[in-house]
Order: sequence, then C-alpha cells, then structure tokens
Amino acid sequence: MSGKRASAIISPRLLRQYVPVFAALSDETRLLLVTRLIDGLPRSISQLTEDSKMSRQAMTKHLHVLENAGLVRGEMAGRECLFELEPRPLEEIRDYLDLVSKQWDQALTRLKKLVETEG
Amino acid sequence: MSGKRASAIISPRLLRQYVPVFAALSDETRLLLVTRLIDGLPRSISQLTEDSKMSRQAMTKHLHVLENAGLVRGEMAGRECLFELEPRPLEEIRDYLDLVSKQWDQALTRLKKLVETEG
DNA sequence: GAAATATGCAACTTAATAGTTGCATGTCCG
DNA sequence: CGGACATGCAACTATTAAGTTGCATATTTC
Repeated sequence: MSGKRASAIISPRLLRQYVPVFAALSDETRLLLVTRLIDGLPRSISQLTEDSKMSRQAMTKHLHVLENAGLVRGEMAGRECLFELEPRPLEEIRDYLDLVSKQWDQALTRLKKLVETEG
Repeated sequence: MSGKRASAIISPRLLRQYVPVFAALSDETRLLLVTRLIDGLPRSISQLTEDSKMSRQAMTKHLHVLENAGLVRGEMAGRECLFELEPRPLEEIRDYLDLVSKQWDQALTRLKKLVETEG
C-alpha cells in the first residue's frame, strides 16, 4: 500500500495529436469562433464574418484551421456553408490537461513525503 | 423552474489571456518539455537538451516561450539555469475547456427540448 | 434570365516562428 | 590561474501564418 504511482505516461504519439488542436486555439479570432458556436447552432461564413472587422476570406481561413483540427465541421447547404462546433478534440485536450494537473499534484505529494522522510 | 440557462459568458478579455498559453502548447517539443517537467524536479537547460536532437539555443528559445506564457519558471543556480513547471496556466485553460464542454452539453439538451416541444 | 448573395480559388505581402551558427561571459574544479 | 562547462546574446535563413485583393462560380430571388 505504498501509494499508487498512477503516473500514466503520456505517449509522444498521443501528444503529437494534440499539437494542431492547441495551434487552432492559439488565436483570438478562433477562440471567439469557438465560444460563439458553443450554442450548437450552425452558422454560415457570412454570418460569422458579419460583426467582425475581418474579411470573409480571412474568416474562411480561420474556419479551415479549426476544421483541420477537427474542432468544427462545415457542411454546404444550398449556397451557404454552415459550420458547427465539434467538441471531441476540446474534450481530449481538456482530459490531457487534467491528467497533467493530477500528475503534478501527485508529484508534489511525493516530493513532500520524500523531504519529510529525509529530514 | 424552466431550466437554468447558466451559460456563464466567457469574456473576450479573459479569452485573450489564454492565447499565449495555447500558443506555447502548440508545439511538440514544448509539450514534451511540459510532460517531462511534470515530476516537479527542476532541470537545467543542458539536461533538457541532452536527449534531444536540437541545439541548446533552440531549446532555450522554447523554454523562453513557455516562460513567457507562465508555464515554467527558470532560476539561475550557479552557472546553470534550472527550470520547473508552473501549473497555474494549465489549470486555467483546463477550466476554460471544461466550461466550454459543459455549455455545449447544456446547449444540446436545450436544443433537444426545443425540438420535442415543436415536434 | 438578371441581379444579388455566398462561396471558392489563387497570388501576393507582411510578419512571426523555428532553427542555425558564432562569439562572449560567467562559474566551477583541479 | 587555466580549462571545461553552462549559459546569454546577436545575426542570419527558411518556413509558416495571417491577412489582403481580385476574379470565377454557384444559388437564390424576383
């Protein structure tokens, strides 16, 4: 019963999958897009561009970055392209960050114990 | 009792603070650095460079990116500079992602109800 | 069918990022 | 003190990202 060292190792292979997701979220415009699509309602590119100071093409590029990271999904509906949120990747990196956080806490506890034992 | 719409709005001002953190994590080398420092033990730049195929200067730059995002803290100790993890920003964006995730679930529930009512 | 709307594609500019190399400085150890 | 080690600073290159403009195409709507 000597304290389970649950330190589930995070494989580099898995880490690599997170990179494009973090990259997609490392931009204010795209973070705003995500929080805007949070209500589950699909929106067209024009709609999403409307109250922005950016060109439609710039917004389109941002949406493609999000789409390539799997964070949104666009579907043609007539002449417009409707985008909606895809929460899976968000949940994955949240779980990753949660794991890191928990491992950090475990590590601190372990280090503390070590000091007590030695001191 | 018509279903609390707890949709705590996420302020753009707050969102902006997350950008550099996500940016710092949008690189494989830096993600590896974070997971390596997760055990709480400070490590010198040389140590962190050792089993990498990268130059020391490149690694130094990566560490500075992490440091500017508040994710690590470096301190001089004699002739070497020891870096250790600083988990606060990680926890903050985890909480943000958790909020997004929860709002998404709420939104889905709401939409579902709406369909039931109308149908 | 013509006008208005929504989008896609391509070329281009500008700025930022990742990486390199070379050299200078400071610290430890014999 | 002198050599080895650890780091800092600066200049330079190459690649990628963000944004623009212009034009082509498809779809509504009247």
